[in-house]
Amino acid sequence: MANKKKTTIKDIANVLGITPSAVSKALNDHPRISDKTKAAVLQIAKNLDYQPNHLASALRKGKSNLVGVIIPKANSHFFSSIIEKIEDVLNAKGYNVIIAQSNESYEKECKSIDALLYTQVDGIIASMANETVKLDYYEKIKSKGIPLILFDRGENDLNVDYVGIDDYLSSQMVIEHLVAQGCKRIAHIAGFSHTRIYKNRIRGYRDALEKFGLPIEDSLIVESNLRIEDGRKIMKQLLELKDRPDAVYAAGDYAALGALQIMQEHNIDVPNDIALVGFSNEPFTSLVTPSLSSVEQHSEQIGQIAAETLLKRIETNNKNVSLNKLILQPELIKRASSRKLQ
Amino acid sequence: MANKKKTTIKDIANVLGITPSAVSKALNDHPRISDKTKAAVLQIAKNLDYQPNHLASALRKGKSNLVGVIIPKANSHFFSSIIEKIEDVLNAKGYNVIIAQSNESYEKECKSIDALLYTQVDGIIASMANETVKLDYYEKIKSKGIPLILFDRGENDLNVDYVGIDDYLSSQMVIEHLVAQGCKRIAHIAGFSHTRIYKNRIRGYRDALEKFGLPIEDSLIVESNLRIEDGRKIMKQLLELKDRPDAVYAAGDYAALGALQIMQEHNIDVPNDIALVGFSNEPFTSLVTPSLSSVEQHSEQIGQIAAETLLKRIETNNKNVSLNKLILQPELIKRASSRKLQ
DNA sequence: TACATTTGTTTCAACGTTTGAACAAAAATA
DNA sequence: TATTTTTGTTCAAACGTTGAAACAAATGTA
Repeated sequence: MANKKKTTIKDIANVLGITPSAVSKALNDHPRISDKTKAAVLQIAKNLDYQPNHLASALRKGKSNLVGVIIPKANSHFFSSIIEKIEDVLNAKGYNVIIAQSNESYEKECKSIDALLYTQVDGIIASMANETVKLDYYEKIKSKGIPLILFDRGENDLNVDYVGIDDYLSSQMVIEHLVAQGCKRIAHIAGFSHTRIYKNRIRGYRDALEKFGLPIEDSLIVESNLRIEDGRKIMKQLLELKDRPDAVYAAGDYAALGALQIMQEHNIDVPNDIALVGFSNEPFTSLVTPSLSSVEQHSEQIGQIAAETLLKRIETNNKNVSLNKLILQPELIKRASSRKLQ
Repeated sequence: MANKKKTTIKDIANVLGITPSAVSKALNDHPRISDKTKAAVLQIAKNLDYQPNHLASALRKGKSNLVGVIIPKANSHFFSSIIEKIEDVLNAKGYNVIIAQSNESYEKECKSIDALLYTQVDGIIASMANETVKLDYYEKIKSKGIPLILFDRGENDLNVDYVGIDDYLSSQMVIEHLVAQGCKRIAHIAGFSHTRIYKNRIRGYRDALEKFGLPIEDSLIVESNLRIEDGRKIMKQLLELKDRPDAVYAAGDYAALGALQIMQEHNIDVPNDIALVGFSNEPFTSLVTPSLSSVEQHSEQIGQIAAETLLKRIETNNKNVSLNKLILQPELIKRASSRKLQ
C-alpha cells in the first residue's frame, strides 16, 4: 500500500560496486560495457524490480517518447480503428500514444493542443474538428518544430504531411453508381464546405452530375454536421420539395442513417423510390435494413501511414524529408440501399 | 522549421536579473514573492513565449500529472462517453489522460499496463478485457502504490475502488418487463460468466426467472463475446431449438443487433413472435427497426465518479480513504423490440 | 622494450525545475 | 534605540538518467 521507494540505477550500482553511469550504459547495451557487467546489471535489475524512470531519461534526452493524437470523436469505427493502428505502429517503436478528443469543438481542440505541447509530446497526429477554421493552434505546433501529421480532415494551407482518401473521386464513384441504377435527381447531404474533404466531396458530386448531364440544384445540396439528427432534418426538407430526389448521397453514414429513418417513417421504399448511399462504411451500415451502401476509407491504412510518416519525421528531426501528401483510393461498397436493379 | 531552443526559467531569470528559483516561485504563485516580481516574470514569460518543461517538473516533483485509462475498445458510445467525462474532470485539475485500448486481449492489456507504468502515470482507471482472468498485472499496479480505479468490468478480488451499475438488478428489471409483456420462455445471450458483471447478469436472470416460475434451461443461456457475429450465431442456434424462446435478453447491444438481424432474415416478428432486449443503450438501439429496448448504464456518471475517486486517491496519496464501491442504478429503456401490448 | 590501440570503467556536468534553508533588508514591536 | 518579525530573495541540492571526456588497464603492434 505504502509507496515503497523505487529502485534506481544508483541502487543497482551500489549493489555491484560500480558507478550509475556504467549501469546506465549496461542497460542501454552500450558496446564498451563488458558482457559480464551487462549480465550482472540485468540480473540485479530484475532482482530489485528496477523500472527505468522515463521522466528522467526523457528530460535528459529531450525526448518524451509520447505522441499525441487528436481526433474529433473516438466513437466511430473509422477513428477508433485508425487509433488502434497508430498505437500498434508507435508502440512497437517504443512510443506511447495520448489520445485527445476534440468533440468537434475548436475550443476543446486548442486546449488539447496546449495540453499535448505541455506534455512535451514528440509529435502530433491530428484530424481537425468540424468547427475548426482558424489554424493558429496548428501553426503553433509547427512553430515549435514538433512534427505534425494530419489525416482525413486536413488543411492544405498548413503545409504539413497528410494522409487521406481521394474525396473527389469518392463522389464520382458514388454518382456513377447511382446513375447506373437509373437515378436522375440525386441530392447530397453534405458536410460543411469550409472543410476540405467535404468541399472535395461536393466538387466531385457536382462535376459528376454535370458529366452525366443531370440537374445541379442548390435545394438538393445541404451542408451540416452530418450527425443523425442532421440527416433526419435534411431528409425531411428534401421530402418536402415539390420535385423529390430519387437518390440521396450523404457525406457521412450517420447522416445517411438519419435520412433512412425518415424515409422509413414516410413509408418510402429504399432503394426503389429513393436510393441512398453513405460515407465511411461504419459497421452499422451492413446491419440496418436495408443495408447501407457506403464508401470505405481504408482506415487501418490511414492509421498505419500516418504513424509511419510521423516516425520518419521524428527520426529525421523533422528536416530533410519532403512534404508527404498521401491520397488513398476509396472503395464503394454497394449494398441494398442503392441497388435498384436486382 | 528548425527546433529553436526553448525558453527556460533561466532565460527569464537572466532578463530580470533574478535567480531561476525566484522565477519558479513567481510562476507558482509562491506567497513570499512580491507582486511586482510576479508581474514582471509573467510579462517576460509571455514575451519569450515560455512553456514550462513538464518533464523537469514532473521529475523533480515525482508526479507526472498523467493518468492512464484502459478500456476494451473506444468504439462504443458507452466507453467513449465515459472517457470524455473522465477527460473533462481530470483536465480541469491539470491532469492529462492517456488512453489505451486492450481490444479485449489480455496480452495487449498487460502491455498497456506496462507502458502506463513506464510513463509514470499518477493513476490508472481501467475496465478489464473480456479475456482477462489473471489479475497479476493489476496486482502489479497496486504493488507499486499507484492508485487504481476499476469501472464496469471489475473484479472484487482486487480490492480496489469500483464504479459500475447493479447488473443483477438490471437483469431483474429486464425479465420483469418481459414477463409483463407476456413472455414465458426467455433466452439469455450472455457474456462470459468468468467476468463479474456478466456473471451477475446471469444470476439476476436466473433468479428472476425462478421468481416468476419460468423454466430455466441451459439451452437458453449461451455465453459469448457479445459481438454482432456472436449474436447472429447464437440466435440461429436458438431458432433451431424445437421449443423456441418467445423472448431474448442479450447482455450487450451488439449481440442483440445480431440476433435481430437473424430474426428478420427468418421473417420473425419482433416483438410479437420473439421480444428482444439489449444492454448498454448504444445510440444505434433507437435507430434500428424495430427500435431496441436496452439497459442504460449512465456512462457519464460512471466516468465522472471514476475520475473523482481517482483524484481523491491521488490527493490523499492513496491512503486513508476507505474502499469505495459505487453501484449505480440501471435504467431500462423500453422500446419497440419488447413492447408486445401496444 | 616502447608505443599505439582497444576495452571497460569512472568522472562530471547537464537536462529544467523545485524546495528547504539561509540570508539580508525592511517593517513592526518593545 | 534595540530587538523581533516579516518579506523578498538567493543558495544549493535534488529528482534519475545520460553521454562526452578522461582515465587506467589490457592487449596489440613495431
